[in-house]
Amino acid sequence: MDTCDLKCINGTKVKATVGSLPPTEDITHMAEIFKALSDPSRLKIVLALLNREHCVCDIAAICGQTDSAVSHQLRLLRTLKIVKNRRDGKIIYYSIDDDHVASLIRMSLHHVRH
Amino acid sequence: MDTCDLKCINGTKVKATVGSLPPTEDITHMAEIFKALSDPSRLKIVLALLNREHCVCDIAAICGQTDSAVSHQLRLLRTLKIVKNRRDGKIIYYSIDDDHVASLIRMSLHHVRH
DNA sequence: TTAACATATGAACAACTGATCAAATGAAGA
DNA sequence: TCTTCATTTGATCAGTTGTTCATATGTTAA
Repeated sequence: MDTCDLKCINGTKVKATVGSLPPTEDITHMAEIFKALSDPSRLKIVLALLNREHCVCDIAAICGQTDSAVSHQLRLLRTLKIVKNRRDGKIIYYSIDDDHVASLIRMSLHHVRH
Repeated sequence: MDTCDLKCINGTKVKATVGSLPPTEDITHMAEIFKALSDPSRLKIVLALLNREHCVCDIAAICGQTDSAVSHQLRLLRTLKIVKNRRDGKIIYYSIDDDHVASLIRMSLHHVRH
């Protein structure tokens, strides 16, 4: 089933590259991870947790955001299994849950600094 | 200058992590790159170009998008220096310009597949 | 139990994003 | 020149996103 018989410059090249693409679900999942890191304030939260675990209000202080805003972002990051949390009395500590994401960020950090 | 004398659980931890954070401009730049890869259709374009260079209408065929939509996305990717282009007569070939981004994507691809 | 505190939640809204369509370039051949 | 084709551009618009505010949980200590 060819969708591009009419306009395509080079059907052979097209087919080869189509064959080289990862499955759609993989692309979707990759995009999800990248999206989670695409907001500066959310990325800052993750970078902070890369240093060590922190409670919500400390993260808020570190990032200069509201407790509420941080809580919302943490929920998103937890849904994506990028961070996890543990409770200690009243306080809930968040930390990085996904080593892959951690090394992904470290790599991009290294690249940004050249 | 402390913004969190009142609520902070642990000022020492907070200061240590603040000190560990990369400069704001680095965080911003990282977020920009991640944002560029955070849209599935845009990520698909980059993945296609990871295989080889392609002209705009071939990319459109590969990704199942309009020429126009692809052109818009390519402009964004070019602005961020993720892709570059070369002209050959009427046809404009796009390819990956940033090796860092390429290895970033390959790494995340590897991780998604475990 | 009540008060105080840490965190979570839901609604609301402005800002942003990506797709679409029509129209404009700009290069090659007739 | 004129026509065709590949690509770009600008406007528009629906859908999404991140923040804010008010309120609700849930835990601890009194």
